[in-house]
Amino acid sequence: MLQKWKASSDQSGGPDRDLPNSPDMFSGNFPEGLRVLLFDEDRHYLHILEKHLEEFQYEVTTCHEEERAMYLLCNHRNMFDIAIMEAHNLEGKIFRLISEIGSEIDIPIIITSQDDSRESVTKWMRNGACDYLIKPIRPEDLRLIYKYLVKKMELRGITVAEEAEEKAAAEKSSSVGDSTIRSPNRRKRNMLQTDEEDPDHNRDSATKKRRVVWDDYLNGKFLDAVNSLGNNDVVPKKILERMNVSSLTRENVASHLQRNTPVAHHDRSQDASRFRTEIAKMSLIPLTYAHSARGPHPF
DNA sequence: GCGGTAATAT
DNA sequence: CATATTACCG
Repeated sequence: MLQKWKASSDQSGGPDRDLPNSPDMFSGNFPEGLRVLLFDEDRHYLHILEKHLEEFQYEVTTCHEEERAMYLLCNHRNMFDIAIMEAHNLEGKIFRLISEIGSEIDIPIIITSQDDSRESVTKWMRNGACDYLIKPIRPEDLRLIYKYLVKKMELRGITVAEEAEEKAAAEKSSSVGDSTIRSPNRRKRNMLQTDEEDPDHNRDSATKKRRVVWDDYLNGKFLDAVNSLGNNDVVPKKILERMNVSSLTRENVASHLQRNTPVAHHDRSQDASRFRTEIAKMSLIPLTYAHSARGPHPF
């Protein structure tokens, strides 16, 4: 029954938007870049919520189809850090999904609903939801969703920036309205001495790049892009454009392309590029990429 | 700057 | 191992 979503090759109408890349670790400046799966059947509302989440520097993947949401949730792999799901249909599939295999989904799931009945709230909270937000949702509530991940983070040995907590506490009461984006980097000045800021070594570890995980989904998009391009346009830049996945860099694509492109030694004097792409198209790793489901690297 | 390749790093 | 980065070259 769940199998239905688990292995589906996902041809059912694409996502509303692109999936974020698939990092395997939180970044140094924690709340930023949090990968949020956002589901709501109301496209308009979906967009509103998305905007807010993005203002908080979260990486949002929207979805307005239940089936798709289920699929993404099941194939969470390392796609998302947290999910915000609309509980439109009180006794719908999502509830069954979460209550049945909720334990297999290792990311916090926040339920949103207009139903403010105690029964509904209770039911969800008892069956796996980590929180329940009643619509209309306050931006501030979206802003603080990262709180469900601090423990997990610290288990990974990452220190949560104090600022995050400070900010959360400081702005508790008022106006978050729409633009409450604070600069992620701030420091306490104690070293007065000729104000040396060390502009050089300011490696705050805040700018860590996340490793892209080429899972079925991304690889699928990659393949689609490659196959949809003319044989002479199978180059990183165009593939990237066609994939249309923000947060993917040209280098990411180039690396992936290279990795999956056998080298044609000799005889590449003339139309080398065409030859290469021809090979690429035939030997790129197909969607069956889901072998070793191992954890992140120790790096 | 971009693309391809190989080597090397993480 | 998978992915990123760098050096070199056209």
